[in-house]
Order: sequence, then structure tokens, then C-alpha cells
Amino acid sequence: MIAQWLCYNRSETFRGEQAQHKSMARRHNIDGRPTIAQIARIAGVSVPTVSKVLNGRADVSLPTREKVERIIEEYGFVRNRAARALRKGKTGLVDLLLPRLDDEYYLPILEGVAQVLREAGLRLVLTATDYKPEEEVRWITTVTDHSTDGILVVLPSERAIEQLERSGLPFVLIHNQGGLQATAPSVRITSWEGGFVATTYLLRLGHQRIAYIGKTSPARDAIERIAGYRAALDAAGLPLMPELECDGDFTEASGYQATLRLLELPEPPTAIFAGNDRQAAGVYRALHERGLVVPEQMSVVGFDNLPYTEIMNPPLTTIHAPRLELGRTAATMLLRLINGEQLEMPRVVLPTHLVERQSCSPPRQQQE
Amino acid sequence: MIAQWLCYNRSETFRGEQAQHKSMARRHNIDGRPTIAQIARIAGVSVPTVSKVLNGRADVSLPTREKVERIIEEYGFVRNRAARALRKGKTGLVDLLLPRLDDEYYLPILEGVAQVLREAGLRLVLTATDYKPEEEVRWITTVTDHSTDGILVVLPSERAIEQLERSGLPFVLIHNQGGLQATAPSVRITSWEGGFVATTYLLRLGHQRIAYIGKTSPARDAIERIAGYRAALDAAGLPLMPELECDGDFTEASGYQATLRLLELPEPPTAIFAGNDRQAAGVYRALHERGLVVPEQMSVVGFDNLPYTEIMNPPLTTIHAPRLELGRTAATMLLRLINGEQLEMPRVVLPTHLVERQSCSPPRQQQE
DNA sequence: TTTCTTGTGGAAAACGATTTCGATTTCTTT
DNA sequence: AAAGAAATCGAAATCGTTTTCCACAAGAAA
Repeated sequence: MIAQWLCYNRSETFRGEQAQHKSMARRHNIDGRPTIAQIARIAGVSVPTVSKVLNGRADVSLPTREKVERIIEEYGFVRNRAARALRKGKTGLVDLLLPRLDDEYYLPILEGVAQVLREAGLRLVLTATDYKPEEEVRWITTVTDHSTDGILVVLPSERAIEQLERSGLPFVLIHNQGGLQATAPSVRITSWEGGFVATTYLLRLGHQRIAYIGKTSPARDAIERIAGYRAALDAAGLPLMPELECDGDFTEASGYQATLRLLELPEPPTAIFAGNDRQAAGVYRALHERGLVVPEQMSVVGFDNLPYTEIMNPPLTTIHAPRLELGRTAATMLLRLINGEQLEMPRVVLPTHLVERQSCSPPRQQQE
Repeated sequence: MIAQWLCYNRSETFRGEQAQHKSMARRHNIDGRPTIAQIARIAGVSVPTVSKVLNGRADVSLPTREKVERIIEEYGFVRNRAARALRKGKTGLVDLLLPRLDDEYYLPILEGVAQVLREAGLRLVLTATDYKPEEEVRWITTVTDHSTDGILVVLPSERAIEQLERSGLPFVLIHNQGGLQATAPSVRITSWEGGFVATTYLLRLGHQRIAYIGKTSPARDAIERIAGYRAALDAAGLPLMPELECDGDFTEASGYQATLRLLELPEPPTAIFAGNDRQAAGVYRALHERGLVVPEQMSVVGFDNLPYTEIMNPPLTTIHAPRLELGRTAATMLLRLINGEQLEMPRVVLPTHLVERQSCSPPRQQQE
């Protein structure tokens, strides 16, 4: 047992694996990792010449270039990023600030950002603020120290935006909560339309009593979703039914509890529009517990289109939130800003759309 | 419509928001962001003194310190990270390499790493290799340029490990695939025990015909899981049943297809051990399609304990893979290495355990 | 009063790359 | 063959911080 917990000695490994480089290095009196100056000396050229080769500049003759390239290859030289960043004023890093990392909602956003940055040869620094103001203060000071070329913030607070604008660094907001007057570059989704479309879909199926879950959250997207719901009812000439607008903080548990309350109503709804997919999962659980089957006895619509909605039973009809594109466009915009370009469209809104699966059907005749 | 797509002019914003700093800066002929030298000049001290204040050194008198601190605060000075990194040889950055970002399996690992790094005041650079060798080559050269202080790699390839050892940078492997002889510091989970425990659990419930899905993957964890399954059968005195060992590449679809094939067997199994939760979801789908109910007509066990297993219907019994701890311990080990310490336990294996939910029950009497 | 600490502060040399600009060489042109 | 143009290369400055080491002053010990 003990034998396999062999002690790992870093310097030993280093010596072992770097042997071939080491021997060459010794000949030229190099201690550790080679620098541009050492490469230059070995190649018999000047430091700027090596730099020019490294940066693919034109004013280097072919023989010189090849010689230098050979030496670089031979010694496994890689240039020191810190020195480069210092001189060029660019770090090649972009900061992405997420509220949480354990929430899979943000995953495609992250993926989208990573894709674009990778294509551009930039690297991604990830920070989770955990919704805590102290954390925000920490990253604000740590982020504005020129250690990154630009900043992407998901669900930024007002204070965060102020700090960002003050810093002078390029930044783009994702899911900006701010008021309409904010001019900062941002990417959002059409939450209102999503709410409207989902509700309209249920209305078209013939539902008259449609509940909404998710009234608690003060987030802008949540507010827009319920507003879309109300607008759709209104457009259909139906009155608002306050008893069908349930609290819900966008967790599975709140969807569960809201559903139980809805089922105890004298006249329960025939369809439930959950403000997000997690709540929809809670709705499923409550319905299953009460022995109601989806969609025959209750239609359900979610929001976000998380991956697992496909494998729910039955698969959940939901509003697709284009989260990958959210990340991609935000990153693309940021690259423009970093490049000193102007954004012709600083405030982008990405469309949502309905994904029809099997959790909805027309209501039963006469509600029993 | 057009009105709200106001053009965002970065330099304008900069001018506006930084006005109060700017005015002071102008008095002292400062153009952009202040440097240590400018702070020093304004405070009437030397550059090293400011640096000493910044680094909390002892050889600065209280009045001087306070004066400098006041100026720093007043001008909103933050030091340039690149310069600091160049001089100190440390960047304050740690690289995390993940195969994919759109796979929620890795999310808790990421979260764990982020937690530990945040506590240590380091920042996380995230890279996705996308399982592509070219990508790996790219990051290998880009990552070993001293731009990060250490590297964490999830599911590293052999070549990646070689490169890492050659680079001389501290690194820790997560889910190392390598052979037992590898001495590189790594963190894994007890996949074999997980497979053994899951299978034994089903055996104890009375199942005799237990299928396993997930034979295709060459990943070490996959191999260990099926080995654990076989060992449990063996320990129970049961023969191996090759027709019950199904191919499966750990996707939902493969779980679905494998299940359909299993159900067509002359003598189908009474329980299915899916190599991971995604495959288990496919199992559920196939069973539901065929009208079989879990667990009465088929017991199912998963592996990984992904978040959505809790809201599956019925909730899935599965093997918990401690992914958060995987990230935390790997990051903790890396910090030690960065700090120049030795690891007394360079190869850590984290325990898995069974999470009992409602997808298993004793087999029906007499199989019909 | 003299010497020895102790405490403060600064001059200058790093760190490793990039960039500017001038010097040299080579190649055309007249 | 001389003069001008083009290609090639390098010396030195620079980015902003940290670190080493030395100078100086004030207080303590002789």
C-alpha cells in the first residue's frame, strides 16, 4: 500500500526529463530556462534579431532566420510572457466573472467565451464572485491592474459596472441587470418574448388557467419573463389571476412547493409555466407525487433549455436561452473593444425560441 | 429602435468616469494610469519606498507609510501585474486544463479548484483541449512559458504528461489515465471500488442477472468500473455473462441503445449498472419507451452522481464521484508544489460511495 | 565625546522581452 | 565607378516593479 504513495520529488524529475536540454545548456553556461539573450548569444546574433524572428518580422535574412529558429527549437525556448506583457502593454488574458461555478446554467456561456478567445489566441481567467459583495470588491481591485486586457461580467451589480467604467478597461456585460439608460456594451436575451411565447403557446393549446412560477426573483430576466406571461394573457383577453402567480426563487424546491400549493387551489390550473427549467423539475416531482401525469393532466413549460430537459420524463417543452451565443457574441464584442474598434451595436439582445417537446397538450375537456 | 443601440465610445466613458483622478493626475503631469514612479514623485519619496509600502515591509516609518498610502488611495493606484510577475518570477496564475467545457461532469472539479485558488489569492486560467491533440500541442507550448505558476490537467494524455515533466513547472494530474508506474502527482477516484460496490448492492438485493453498460471507453476509469463489476460477480460466485456486458461510450444515446438490446435478449437482466449517469438516463428512456417501470421491473444504478440524478423519475441510485474534492485536493497539492514543498502523498485516491435512492428494488419473483 | 547599533530611505541593477533608430552591407542605377 | 536605394542587423532605451546594498541620521552604550 505504502509503496504506491511514492514521494514525488520535483527537482529529480526535472533533472531527469530535461537532460537533453540541460547538456546543451551547460555548454553555454545556461542555468535554467533559456532567455532571448542566451539564444542570441548561442546563435551569434543580437537580441533584437531573435525577437524579430520570434515575431515574424520581415527584416531578417533567410539564413539568419533559419539559424535562429533552429537554435530556438533545439533549446526548447519559449518566451517569457510576463516580460512580453510588460513591454507590449497587453497580457493576452481576458477575465470572465461568473456569479457561481456550480450552476450549470452558466456552462455554455463559459464555453462560448472560451471558444472565441481560443480562436483569437487569448486565454481565459475565470473568477467566481459567489454573489458576495466582498468578493466583488476583491476582484474589482485585482482585475483592474492591467493583468487582463478586458473583462466579461455575467450578472454584474451596479457597483461592479461603475468600477469597470472607471477602470477604463474594455468590458462587456452579460445578462446586464441595469436600467435601460445604461450605455455600457452588453448582451442579453429576449426574456420578455420568451415569457410571451411560452404563454401564448399554452393559450393556443386551449389552456385558460395558466400558472406562472418564479415571482420572487428581483433579477431583470425574471421580471421580464413574468411580464411576458402577463402580456400574453392580456393579449388573449384573459384577466390576470394573482392566485396563479406563484413565488419561486428559481430553485427546484420552489417549483415543487409552488406546484403543491397550486394543486390545493379550488380551481387548479391546467398548465404551469415555470420561470426556469429547475423549477420545472420541481413541478414534475410534485405532480408525480400527487399522481398527475404530464401532459395529460397538466401541461408544463420551462425556460432556459438546460441539457437535462431532454431526458426528463416526458421531455420538457421549454424556451431556449441561447447561452452559447451569449458567450460567443460577448467575447467577440470584447475582442473588438480590445482591438480599439468601435462597436456599431453595443447593446445586443439575442432571441429566445420555443423548443417543443412532450410536456404539453390541450387541456382535458371540462377540467374533469 | 435604433436609438437604443447607442454607440459606445470607450474613450469618452474613460474621460467621464475617471474625471476626479484625471484632474489630480493633470496637476502632476500624468497621462494615463499612474505608476509607482509617479506615486513616488508625488509623495516626495523614492520608488523603492513606495514598493516597500506596497509590500508591507518593515523599514518604512509610520508617517512616510501613511503619506504614501494616502497618495496611493487618492490616485487609485494599482500596480502593474506584468511588471511584478517579471521581476518576481511568479504570475499568480494557475492553469486548469479540461477536455471539454460543455460537460457538466467537470463543473464541480472546476469549482473545487476555483475555491482553493481563490482562498490562496491566485487566479485561474481555464483552457479546454477538446480532446484534440493539436489543441494539446498548442497549450503545451503556450502554457510552459512561465505565464502560470502551475498547471492542473484533467484526463491528461501521455504526451501531455511528458511535456509537463519536461517543462519543470509544478503540476498535478486529475483522473490520470497513466499506468501504475507513473510517479507524477495525481488525484483519482476509486472507480474500481465504485463498480464493485454498485454491483454488490444489486447482488444483495437478490439480483442474479446484472447488466453493465459502458464497455467501449478505453479510459482508465471506465476500465476500472467494469473490473469492479466483474470482481463483484466473481466474489458472489456468479459466472461472467458476456451477453450482459454492453458497449457504451458513456453518452445518453449509448445507454438507450444498449438497453434496447438487453431487452431483446431471451433472458433479459433484472438490473442494469450503467457506467455513468448519462447512460443511466438513456436506460430510463428506453425502459419508459418499452413500458417497463423502475425499479419494479428493472433496477438501475448509475455512476458519478450528477445533479440531475436527484430529479430523475424515480431518483437514481448511483455511485458518488467526489468531484469537488477532486478539484480541491488537486489544487491544494499544486499550491504546495508551487510553494516549493514536497508532497508526502503525491498520488491521492479519493473514495466513492453509494448514494441510495429509489431506482433499485429486489427482483420480481421468478422473473415474471 | 566617541563608537555602535538601529532604523529609514534611496541609487542602481535586475527581470526578459520589444521597439526605435541609426549603422552597415548589398544591390541597382546612371 | 560613383551615388542612391534597399535590405539587414544591432546598441540602447523602455515597460513598471522588486531587490540588494549602501548611506545617513538618530539614539544607545561606552
